[in-house]
Amino acid sequence: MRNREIAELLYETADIMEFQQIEWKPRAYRRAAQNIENLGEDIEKVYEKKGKKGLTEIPGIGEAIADHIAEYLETGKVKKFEDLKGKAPSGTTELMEIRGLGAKKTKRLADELKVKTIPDLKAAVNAHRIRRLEGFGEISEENIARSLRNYEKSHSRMALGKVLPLAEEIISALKTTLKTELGSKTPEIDFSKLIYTGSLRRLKETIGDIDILAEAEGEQVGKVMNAFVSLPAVGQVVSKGNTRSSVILKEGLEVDLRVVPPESYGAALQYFTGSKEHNIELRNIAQREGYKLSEYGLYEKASGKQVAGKSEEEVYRKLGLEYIVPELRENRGEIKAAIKKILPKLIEAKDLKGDFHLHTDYSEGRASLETMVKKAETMGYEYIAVTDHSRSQRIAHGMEIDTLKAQWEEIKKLSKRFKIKILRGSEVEVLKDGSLDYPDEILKELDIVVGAVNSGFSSSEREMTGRIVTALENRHLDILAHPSGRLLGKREAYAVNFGTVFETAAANGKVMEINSQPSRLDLNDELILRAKEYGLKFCISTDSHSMSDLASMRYGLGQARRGWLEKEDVVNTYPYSRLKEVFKKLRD
DNA sequence: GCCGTTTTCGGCCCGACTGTTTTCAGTCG
Repeated sequence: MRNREIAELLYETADIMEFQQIEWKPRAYRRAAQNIENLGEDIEKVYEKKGKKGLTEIPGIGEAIADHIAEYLETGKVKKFEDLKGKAPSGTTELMEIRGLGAKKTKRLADELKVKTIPDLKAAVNAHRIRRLEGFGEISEENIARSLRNYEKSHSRMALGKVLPLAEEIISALKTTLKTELGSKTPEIDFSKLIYTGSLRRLKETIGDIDILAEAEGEQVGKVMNAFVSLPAVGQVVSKGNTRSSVILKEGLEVDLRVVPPESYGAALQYFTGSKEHNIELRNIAQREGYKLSEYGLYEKASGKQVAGKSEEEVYRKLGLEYIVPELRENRGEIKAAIKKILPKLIEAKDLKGDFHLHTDYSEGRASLETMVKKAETMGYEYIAVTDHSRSQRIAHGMEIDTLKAQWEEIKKLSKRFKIKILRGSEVEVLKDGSLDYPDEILKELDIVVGAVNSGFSSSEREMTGRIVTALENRHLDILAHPSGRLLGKREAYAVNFGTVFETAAANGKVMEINSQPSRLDLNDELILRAKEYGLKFCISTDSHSMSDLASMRYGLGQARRGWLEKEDVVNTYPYSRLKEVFKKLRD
């Protein structure tokens, strides 16, 4: 799948064009890039099957860009882009990533100060050469210096599992401050409407910044803004106004707060939740229907009268759409489905009845079997599978057969004391040749076999596909754990043909895992969408290594919802009595 | 460069904030 690679190429080209003050084209290139990122199918395959015509069928791609993509796929480069790059000094696109520097200022820095790279910029700041440029000043120079420091600290997106708890802390701290400050005399601020929006609310796997929305009016606005910029976690105040303030946390993450009056709250929540692509589509519909949609509300174009804005539901309803939950708002077909009123009824947290992947201190877990069982029971689960590592995983204290049998004994004892159903499981290594890491007589004694690839990540696509296919054809395997092997921000997915994997899994009735560990989220939303087309079933598992990990279920759940999954698609929503429909050994 | 119930040319989201302006351009989301 080279979609991301091609999208990156187009984004970079757009940056260079922008730097050269070319108008409109950058927007067209970015739109094309975005659509390629969200395509859901392999663009290389599209080109192989339908040629250039197939490419132009993708929204945002016309004759010219289709030619460029075709050239890139055929030859590995695009002549026109190379020429373009030659004209722009290298390093300038990186400069444009510095907050406060756009195409125009970057161009002037390059032309007038010969500043073309990040080190150049640093030198210019230190020598106070920037403040002498017309249109720049002392404050601009200081801001650039700060942005530079922040850029070096963190300019990449952070994992959902890190940002979500952070956002919750900030909101809670903000509420506490406001409660103390406002006392009981001032009119109440509705704290239920102080929430995070943006990609965080859509539960995207990585988050660039935290967006917070609050509802307030009159003199309350200033109080909210003051409380926000004075939070202890704040490192730098970027801007502060009556509707928007922006800060950078001490650890480098940016947080934006927007404050709107009650009549606009729903429209603002909708607007700031995004995604951008979803909103553009929504605005187009509004236009067609004779409305204007902004963060302040939905207005009749002719009269300027507001017809919706208090709640998100109202906005969608007025536009003739079913309400769309945040996780679906990616312009991946949800708007069409909402018009036809055929949106899926997504799986919810309360539907989950168990967890099929957790570790104890028998292998690399940190808590005892009993602790994990106890915790799972208090969470209201009906069943859990204990899945410590198999023997070849020495690094993770993989279990020899004797130890595994000892664990079965303990499970037997605990089963008498706890109501929760404890399943004998194992995260069994899929070995290089595709065989499983325990002999058949052991595998058939296990209630659940979770197969996993934890080694040999650099194998060729053919080898890896063959290895996994062999495992999926093994009658003892039930679930394929973290099917892509990626670690967010650390390790790419291994090379594997997912089409073949999903097809084989479907043919053999295997379940695909959605691993909830914040660093994994594997399958991710895109692969979930693809896998679902093969008719596959899924399980959402935590892969817990400690008691607190059991709570990370919500991250996997978020990806499942982003992948349009309903309760019926996810087998750990089934009551225990139904699991034998899914897992062979529970039937035998 | 793309697109079309505003349709083959002429738009392309638009409002907030900042810094340097003396009325606005650049940037951001």
